[in-house]
Amino acid sequence: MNTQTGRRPTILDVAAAAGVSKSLVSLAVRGDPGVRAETRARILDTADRLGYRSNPWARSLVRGRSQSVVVLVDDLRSGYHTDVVHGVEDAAEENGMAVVIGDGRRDRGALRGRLERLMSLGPDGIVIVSGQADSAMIGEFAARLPLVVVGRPVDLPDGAGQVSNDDRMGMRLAVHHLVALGHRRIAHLPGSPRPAAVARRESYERTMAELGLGAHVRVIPTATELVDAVAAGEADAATAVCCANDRIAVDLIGRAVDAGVDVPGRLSVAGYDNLDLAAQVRPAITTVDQPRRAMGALALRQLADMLADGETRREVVTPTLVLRDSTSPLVEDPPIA
Amino acid sequence: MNTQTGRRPTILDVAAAAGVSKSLVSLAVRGDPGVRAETRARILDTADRLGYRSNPWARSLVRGRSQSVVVLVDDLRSGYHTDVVHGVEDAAEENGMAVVIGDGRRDRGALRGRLERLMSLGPDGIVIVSGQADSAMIGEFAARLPLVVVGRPVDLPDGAGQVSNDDRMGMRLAVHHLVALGHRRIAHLPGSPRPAAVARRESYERTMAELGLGAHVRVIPTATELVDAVAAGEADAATAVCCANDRIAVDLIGRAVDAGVDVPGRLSVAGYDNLDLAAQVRPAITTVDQPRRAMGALALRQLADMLADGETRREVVTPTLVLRDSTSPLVEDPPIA
DNA sequence: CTGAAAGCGCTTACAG
DNA sequence: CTGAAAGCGCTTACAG
Repeated sequence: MNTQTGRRPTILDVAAAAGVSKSLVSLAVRGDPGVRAETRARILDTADRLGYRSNPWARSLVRGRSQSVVVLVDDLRSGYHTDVVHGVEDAAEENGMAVVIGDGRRDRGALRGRLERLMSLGPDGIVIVSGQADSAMIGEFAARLPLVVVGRPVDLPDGAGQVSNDDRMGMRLAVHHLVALGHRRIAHLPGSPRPAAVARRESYERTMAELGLGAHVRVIPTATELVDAVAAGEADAATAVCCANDRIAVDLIGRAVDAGVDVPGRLSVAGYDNLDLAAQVRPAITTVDQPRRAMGALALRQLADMLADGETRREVVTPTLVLRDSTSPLVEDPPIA
Repeated sequence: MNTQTGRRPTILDVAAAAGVSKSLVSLAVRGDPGVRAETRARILDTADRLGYRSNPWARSLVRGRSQSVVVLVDDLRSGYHTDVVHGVEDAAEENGMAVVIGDGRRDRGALRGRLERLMSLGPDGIVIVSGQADSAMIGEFAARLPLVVVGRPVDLPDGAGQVSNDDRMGMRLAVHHLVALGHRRIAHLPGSPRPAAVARRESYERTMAELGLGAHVRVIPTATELVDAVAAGEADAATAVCCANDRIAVDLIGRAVDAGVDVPGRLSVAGYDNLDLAAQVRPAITTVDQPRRAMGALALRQLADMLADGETRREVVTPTLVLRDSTSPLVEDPPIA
């Protein structure tokens, strides 16, 4: 039961009660400078007394703008996505815009369905934070509304803006760190076939080659396989791993513990993404951090710019390495590479 | 750059192109049965060809409804909240409604600010999933729109609906489980002073008393204190703990590991809420599960009913115990209670 | 500074 | 089955 007595007051009711025209009420409530101070005060008072609230639909209808954007994420549960969303929200607040969050639930169909539903709210633009979204879908929605992608899809269609992290640089940081600790037999646990994961794997391979460690390149498909080799004490088993992302690193560490393989004692593990989880598990995971909130804020500002002048950009931000407890100096004598 | 050439087509453009009146187009696109099949087909074809999409603002303005609801959560990162949101979304989909998610970021001010912003979208109703929201705030918004609270705030104002889990029953399940495993010195790690946490603590105390274990009731404020006592081998140290929620359980287990206290060997730990995290950590945590999606769905259906007939309900759902690895039978001889 | 008027794009009776 | 008209609540020129 809401206590609205009859219908909500409109601009007309306020005008009548304040003894002015409705146009003047409109100007006053929007803070237009062309209204005498005392008149404005009287009108605002009346509006307050009547409990007047501007009708958003009427406003949007006549302005052709809703002052809102949709931010669509792959998975709400992921701290990664949530941080980006917070960056978008903070920048939106500065722009006086509302942000509507949509959750793709890690499912392409759900992602699309959700966006379609949210389009019915009449947003002014779209931010997509998802590796799930294919470029056809992105292109289709970019044709309807200004759109910015946070991340790195295969081939971003023209007309879509972009904010991404430098995956190549990030993985280099991880590999360099492990090498600096004395490791040579550094394996890689790859992620999905998505672009970010592919870029990270390629960077791993390239960086190893650059460091003269090409012979030690091992892309190992499953954590089990890797852990088994280490547990069995195989001569060429890896002493360190860089994972495509933190989830994989967490899973790996779990399996290592189960198999009695000490991390980082016998196996140093580096992650990527700096999820909350990476700091929560034991040992806390050394990982690559993307400036997620900054990425979200950049995305929203780019969207605002697109709304103003239609300009599209591709922005790249630089990741950093976060040192924690899952990596340590090599203890055994490694065979010289 | 979006490829809209000039302005978007309206119902009038479709009407002209199809050679009918605009009212007929309106009826046809909404699937009104009073339009001859072939006419409808022609109109729909034309609409498609022109890329016509109904303007949501105009529709909402004239209908006085937006077919959308806001669901406001305390913390998006929490799997608990996310599951409730998914329940709301699924039920909303059945009702042809869009759901707009707002994130309170575990901060009362942020929660309120976000809701206020999202009100500018003109939602038809509000679902609040938050212990943060005080009853004044709930009352205020419930006076503006139909509102349902998921959870259990102190004194829910009239006019707000409610869906909650039976915290009393849930904590009973946990305590009974530990007692069945042979534990007697069962401590409790309390949560915040929020209602759900208080109800759980009280249920712990009451259940212990019912089982004749009143003498063993120990509400211990910090995990450190508890772990220290166990590590020091104090004679009356707890052999089991039921925590007010999973976060506390995770923290406790982390500290226990750090202090060399084996879980569940020397200390059985039960959580509450069944967060994703509870299954991910080692040992996986025995916990109490709330039927979160069901709660979300109930909330939305109640909202839909309120929209239809203004009826408000208080619904209570029953939690269940999920057995995992953090609890085990008592090994030492316990002093008989 | 202030008011009368048109119009945003739709839906809803109301006549035919 | 179909069309002409009013109206949802606002904003925006346009006159005064």
